[in-house]
Amino acid sequence: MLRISKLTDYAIVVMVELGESPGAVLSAQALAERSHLELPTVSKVLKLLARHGLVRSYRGAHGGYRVTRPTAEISVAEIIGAIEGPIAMTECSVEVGLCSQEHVCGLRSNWQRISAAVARAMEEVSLAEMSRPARPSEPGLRIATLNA
Amino acid sequence: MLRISKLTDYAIVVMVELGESPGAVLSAQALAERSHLELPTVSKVLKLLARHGLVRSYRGAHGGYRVTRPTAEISVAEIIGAIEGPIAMTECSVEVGLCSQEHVCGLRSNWQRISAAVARAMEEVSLAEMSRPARPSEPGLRIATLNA
DNA sequence: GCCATATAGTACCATATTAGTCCTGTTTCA
DNA sequence: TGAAACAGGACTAATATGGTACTATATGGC
Repeated sequence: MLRISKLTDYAIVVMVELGESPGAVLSAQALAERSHLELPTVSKVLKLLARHGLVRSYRGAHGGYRVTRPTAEISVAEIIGAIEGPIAMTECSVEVGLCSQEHVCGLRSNWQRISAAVARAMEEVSLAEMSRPARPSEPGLRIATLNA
Repeated sequence: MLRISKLTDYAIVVMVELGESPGAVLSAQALAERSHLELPTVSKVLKLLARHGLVRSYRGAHGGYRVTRPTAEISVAEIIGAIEGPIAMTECSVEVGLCSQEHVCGLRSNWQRISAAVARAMEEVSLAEMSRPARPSEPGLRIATLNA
């Protein structure tokens, strides 16, 4: 568990696909075919990505989408953020007052710190890196913890 | 988003509470009161934790639960794992064959690497650390990424 | 100017997951 | 032997998610 949502998953796939042709304007239809996903789903994802400025949309005939930045400058965190909102492991990591137990719990500061660390990790993974398989030889991601 | 489930959240709270009295055997009822949670919920969580060996249960009158190890030796990852199963950001990070798009996707190796990194981070946060508020001065968690 | 194409926004429904509760059975202690 | 307490599983209700559809708006070509 600790899953990203399916929509987010699709968003990454679509962004990878878009990133393959940085200059071209691709329609939602074309992207759906290339991604092996349904058009309405791809469409929904693209709207969210456009609203957050990760892709630029072109309306009308011959319209479509293209990435606004080189894939090396787009992070996985941004894509997750566009679809799901802020990366936070618990309600209370987002902001104060969201959890009714806040005054008796005391875990908030730790959850905030953990969430921030995970967010930072996702920020350091670019779309360009996602586009090519991780080599087995490559050292894995390392996440420094509370004491680091 | 990227949330842990509420049940997992409760599990951490309950474990923190149990960890405060390492020797004592506390009933689900007592833990529910101390945690400000409902008994059935606390009960459910404790059963899962017991099944995974994180707490030892004692049945019968004066029964209850106690932690099986010092809190410094119990990781947040273990608790998440007990309630939610393996830490994985996507279906495909768990094992091959879970995602129908596997042969056309190519993102699997990267998701596995990212999931592993997040899991490792959670393994490095102990219940003892969760029990006391993170000091603001404390450097945050850092998660090294694909290139690190 | 008009029509075809394509995205924007929103609202909706169906389904899956999660949370929460309850019941029945078993164990232990007094 | 009875009360206290956990084990396991089944069930219900609430929520979240995924997926779809509809209307409006913009663009480009004939």
